[in-house]
Amino acid sequence: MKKYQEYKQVDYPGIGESILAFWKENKIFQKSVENREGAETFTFFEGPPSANGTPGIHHVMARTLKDIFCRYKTLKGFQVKRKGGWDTHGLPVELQVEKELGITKEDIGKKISVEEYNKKCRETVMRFKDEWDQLTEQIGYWVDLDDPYITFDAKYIETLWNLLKRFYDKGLLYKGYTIQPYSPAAGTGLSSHELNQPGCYRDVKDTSITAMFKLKGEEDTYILAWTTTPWTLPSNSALAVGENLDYVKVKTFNPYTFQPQTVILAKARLSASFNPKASDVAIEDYKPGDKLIPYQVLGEMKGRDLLGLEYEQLFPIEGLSLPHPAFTVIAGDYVTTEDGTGIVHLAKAFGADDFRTLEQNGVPGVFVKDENGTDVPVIDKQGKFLPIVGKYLADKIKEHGIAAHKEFGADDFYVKNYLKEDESGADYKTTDIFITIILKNENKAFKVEKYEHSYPHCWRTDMPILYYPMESWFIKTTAYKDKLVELNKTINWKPESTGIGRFGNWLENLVDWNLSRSRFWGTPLPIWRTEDGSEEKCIGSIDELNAEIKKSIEKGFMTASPFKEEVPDLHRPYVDDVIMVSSKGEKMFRETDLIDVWFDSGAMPYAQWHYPFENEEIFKANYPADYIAEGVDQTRGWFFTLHAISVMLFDDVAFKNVIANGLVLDKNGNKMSKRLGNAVDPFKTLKEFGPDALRWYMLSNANPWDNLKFNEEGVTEVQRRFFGTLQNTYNFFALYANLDHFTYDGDKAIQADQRPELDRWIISKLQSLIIEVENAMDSYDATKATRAIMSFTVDQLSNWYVRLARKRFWRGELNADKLAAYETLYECLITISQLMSSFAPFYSDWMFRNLTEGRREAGHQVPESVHLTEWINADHSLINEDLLASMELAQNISSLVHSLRKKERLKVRQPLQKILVPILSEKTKQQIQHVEELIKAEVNIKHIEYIDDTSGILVKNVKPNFSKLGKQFGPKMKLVAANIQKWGKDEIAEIEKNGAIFIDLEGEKITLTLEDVLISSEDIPGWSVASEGGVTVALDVTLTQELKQEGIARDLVNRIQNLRKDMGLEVQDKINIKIAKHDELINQALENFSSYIREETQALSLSVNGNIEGGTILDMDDFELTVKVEKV
RNA sequence: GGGCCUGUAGCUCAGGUGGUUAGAGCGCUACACUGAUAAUGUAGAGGUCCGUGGUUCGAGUCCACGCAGGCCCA
Repeated sequence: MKKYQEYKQVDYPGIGESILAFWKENKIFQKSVENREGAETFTFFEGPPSANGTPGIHHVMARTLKDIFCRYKTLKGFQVKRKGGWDTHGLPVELQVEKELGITKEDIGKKISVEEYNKKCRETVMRFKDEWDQLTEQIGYWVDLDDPYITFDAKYIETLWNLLKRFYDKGLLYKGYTIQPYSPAAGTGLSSHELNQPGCYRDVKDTSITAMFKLKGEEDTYILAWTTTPWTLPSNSALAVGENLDYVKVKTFNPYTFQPQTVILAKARLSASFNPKASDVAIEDYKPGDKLIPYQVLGEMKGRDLLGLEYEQLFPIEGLSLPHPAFTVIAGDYVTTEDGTGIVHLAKAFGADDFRTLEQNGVPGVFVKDENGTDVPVIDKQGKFLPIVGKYLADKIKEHGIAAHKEFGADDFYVKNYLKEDESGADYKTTDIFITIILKNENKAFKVEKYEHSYPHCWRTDMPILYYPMESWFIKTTAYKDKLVELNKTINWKPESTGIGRFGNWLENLVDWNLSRSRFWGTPLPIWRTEDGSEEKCIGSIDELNAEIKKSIEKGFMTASPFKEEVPDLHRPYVDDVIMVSSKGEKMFRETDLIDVWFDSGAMPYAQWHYPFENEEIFKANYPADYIAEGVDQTRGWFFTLHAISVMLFDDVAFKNVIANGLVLDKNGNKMSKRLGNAVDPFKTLKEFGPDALRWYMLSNANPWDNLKFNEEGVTEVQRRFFGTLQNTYNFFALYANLDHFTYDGDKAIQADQRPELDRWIISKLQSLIIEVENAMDSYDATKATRAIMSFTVDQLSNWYVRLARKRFWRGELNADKLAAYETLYECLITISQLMSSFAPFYSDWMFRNLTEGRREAGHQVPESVHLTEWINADHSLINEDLLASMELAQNISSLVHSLRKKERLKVRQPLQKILVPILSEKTKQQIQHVEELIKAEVNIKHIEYIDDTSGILVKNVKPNFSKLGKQFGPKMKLVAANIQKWGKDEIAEIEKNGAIFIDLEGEKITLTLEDVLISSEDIPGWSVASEGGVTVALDVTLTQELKQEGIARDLVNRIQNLRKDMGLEVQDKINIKIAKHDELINQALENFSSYIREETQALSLSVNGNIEGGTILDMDDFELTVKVEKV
């Protein structure tokens, strides 16, 4: 019976399937975790994917990356629990449901109840769970799929509420404003996602105005600020300049009132604001009404010189005046001179930048109190000016006698034409136009014109959006900025730049975390308020909630609890039905917001265990994470929310090591998209290549943090080059081990130091490889690890060790040398199977099991899977640096000889007498002598001759050692180099003899030592020479009769082997050979090398006859030979 | 507009702290091997190291400014 299974053909996808079945049947994953009970914990957090879409090829990348370090750490002896998880809330789910039901957000609560809607969301979100599970299994991502955390789960939400309450109790959860895109026509806020829908940004022509803000305390001096939204001007409360930009003060005339005036604007905007033709016109020559308005620059200043200047309110409306520092000049870091005047008008309520800048500078905005006493902007949610402004505008229209298409009262001024009035009437005017006319008349407009620009529109109503202040709940992350920054520095980021750059900079410019989402399917904000906002309650558990409900029922606000089940559904609409009782006995209603889904996922370290309600021990043992991995696009998403919650509530990092992987692009570097049809189907790819080659390709081709240009040809290459070579090597081993009935037994194996040189060398290499892989994996560098394994397997093991040791496997009986070869190759293979098991979990297990099956059947204790083994630590004592250096020389010299043979057209089968190797040090000579036999066999030469100075034929070259001399001589380097390059053999001899030499450098005497130069030998006169990496080889190309005969013998062996093969003989079959007589040289060759030929071809006899019946004519290149081979 | 990443052979990628002939694999060409054989090996050709300036005796490497592609954020 064969102990080692041999395979003609390998079916990689098949291996994936059969090993997967084996894992399932024998619970290998569970065992790999249970095995390590009591061992040190290595904690991994799964960033939850959303299962409402099908998985793509990039998920293979992300999940492989997660998997490999967990597997590696398991081998290293850690217990690695991996709880799976699902992200279930959020806008994409809602949008998908709306699309399928053919409804919009407005229909919720009308055409469909919130209850039904959320039910639909809950069904939809797990729609592709099966596909996800399938992919996860098929690619070998080991994660606990049976007991995952699910973010819509009531227990999960309970933890979220608990965390939110902790924030609340610390005073870190507060209600404030944020400026958001808002659609007055639809009466709803819009997400950036919605704004990015195609067709939302449209080119529109708006009335733009450069308004004049009169400086206080100066005669007719104005600051110019440009805006495309004149309706925001009544809300102006400050002007922003760029501190480092250049500004000018210009004397000119108003084009509408013709009055003389002085204006301030950015120097760079001068030519755009004034007609250059007017630059020649003298100020004095201007007459009111002239088309060409002269201007004269009076002075120049920096933006920072303008800071603090006060100006008069543009619309001095009663009730809208503001205290200092309103109506002053402040600095804005985003101010440019690309358009406008280089000075930006700020209206706190209608621009996110405006809001932020004013807030930072402590400048109040223009607001009025509503009936509840809260501040509201002067435009209502329908997009209409409040009467306080409307009355002012209506009065001005009368005062200035402006013709209008209708009578305007105080309550008639809509911005952006939200009434959808017919605009074609002769006197039709928008609110913007009224505002500009009033300003023109009042000498407050410098320029008014139509301006075409891109402006976002509501995708439902097609109407332009407003940026409008919306009430929102925030987590005060800014209060912990320093701590967040500080603890981030303790995290090991891969790549580092994402941590210090992308993430670090983001933390430096932190703003408070806006938690609010005005939606339906998500975690409800657990805050109840009285109607006047005077009292609030934040609920932190289901028990608290029930207690409040009980109180409410007693008070009579509620008749019954909306929660029938013991574990209630904490979603809308049920929580909205809860009315609580304030301390004063008033009704309290829930704030209708949901929270940001990123809070859901960022809270998974706690919520996945339902901490602190349950599992405190498990939580503490599994926090913080040793390792997480996710796409780089999560930097401001999951990575941030994990970090923020952990630092702010638990004063610790949430993760210690993190890989932020890049995107998977198509082979041309374009983003994959289902729409464009360039997306790669992971299931199809798996079916074609199996999981191992796919994983290996993704990890080894490029660093995971760089974008991967996914190319199937790359997978093919990995499969052929790495897996194919490894498979061949295994098969080679299996073939001969079975013939020899060899079974590996570690206890009885020959001691490594007793084995032949070649064996000790590959063992040396193998130990170095283990260390290399360990180092790479310990620093989370999978690419390095896979490349090292690949290089060892292909270049060292297969291409060198097996090739050179080949004959040892098939010649003679099972002696010590042969045994050592088997044992060595076996040890290499089994070690590779373990080293590669993290990356190629299926194939490696398959090979491991093939290698160990015999032992298992013989009753030995061998783990049933490579994933249940203990890491084989490197044995440093087996690393022989000298031997490694020797073998490298052997490889180099062989390569050089091959190159020379090629040049001289002498094939390797033709033996040659000798090579010459110039020797510059005794050590090198010894190192080469060590591997002399190998070299001679590999390149088919008889002798290696070492030549040194005494031979008289060695020609040495000398080169400056730049790196050493450069530091010493710096600028004189060129002179020194020139001097050294002129040296002849006398100077070289002198420095070699004395260890130093004096040279004259433009009159200056300097000393150079042996270390300052590099001496090499690259030439032997009269010989064919090749040189590389400091080694030089010369080839003796003389062919003696004897050599020619041997060459013929070898050629003949080769031809007979082919014949044997054509005849279909087995390796061990014996033959008889008859050869027809030929000329003397050939007869001699046959005679002299008869035994050699017989041995090589397994021939019992070799006879040379005059004539042969039915022989085969062999083409021997230079001649032909008739031969008859017969099976014995 | 800002932050970050990437740019080296036809393709995919290596190239600690600057050092004088810039490497590998694939592909291509030629050859070898034929007892690992639908495998394998060797050699060769192939380079404006994205561009422009700068620092330096010396730059693929350091600095500045650009260009192209990508991601995230405004």
